Amino acid sequence: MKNKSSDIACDNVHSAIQDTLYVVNGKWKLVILSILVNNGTKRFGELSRASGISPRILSKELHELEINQLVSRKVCDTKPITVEYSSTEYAETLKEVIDAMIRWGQNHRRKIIGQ
Amino acid sequence: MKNKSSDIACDNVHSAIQDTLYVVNGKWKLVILSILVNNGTKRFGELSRASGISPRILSKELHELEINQLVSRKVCDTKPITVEYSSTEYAETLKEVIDAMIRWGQNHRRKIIGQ
DNA sequence: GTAACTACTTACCTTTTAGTAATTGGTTAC
DNA sequence: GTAACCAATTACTAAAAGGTAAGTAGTTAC
Repeated sequence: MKNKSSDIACDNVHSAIQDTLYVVNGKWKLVILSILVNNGTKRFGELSRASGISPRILSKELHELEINQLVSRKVCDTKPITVEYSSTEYAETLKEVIDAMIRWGQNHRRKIIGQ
Repeated sequence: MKNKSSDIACDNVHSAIQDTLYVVNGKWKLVILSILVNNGTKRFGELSRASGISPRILSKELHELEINQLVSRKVCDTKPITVEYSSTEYAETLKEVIDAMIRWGQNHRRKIIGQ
């Protein structure tokens, strides 16, 4: 029988990764967050155009991010009405993950092209 | 008209994240990699039991990781035959991403439970 | 009153993902 | 020869993800 404490540690790591994936799942959540974290507040339409995400998907993803307190929604009293989305303070804690993924993706592309 | 250089920068960031997601997509690839990176070489069956991934999925995921040079496969001349999977040197470059996700997941769990 | 702008929402469809269960193939022990 | 072990693979299915296109709703400008 194997070391039990390392099994527990392994399980914690396993769960931790799955927990993170559960919150930032899908093709778009990290892209949306990187835009909001790096470029600040965006309106719904701006975000749709900037990311290339269709309204249906964008709406769904923003809602899920809002539920997880990573994005906040503010209705502005403009004519016509506009809605501003911003990354929350809690989203800042994801910056480490986002930046690591950006760096890896950039490096990977260089590697692939170089081959 | 908006600043063109920042549009390009934004697009690079966008693509970089999607490139990374393309390589480590799905529920399991980062879990598999974290096991191999942290615990070293594992056999197919060990990996299946350690991760709780069924043979069909594990086989598919390992194959995709192998194609992307993140995992190496070694057939051992044992009786019965066994197959060892290891993370490659290139997989080490993903450690930053994996570790950031582990830390975030652990922190997030603490936050959720605390609420 | 009709066109335009914003921010969605709905209906519909296709593709992808992930899972179970059973099977294959090679080898060894009894 | 038959049971057992390992590493897959195949067939099948259910669920989720993601996309298009069109519609809704509130307001304003002409």
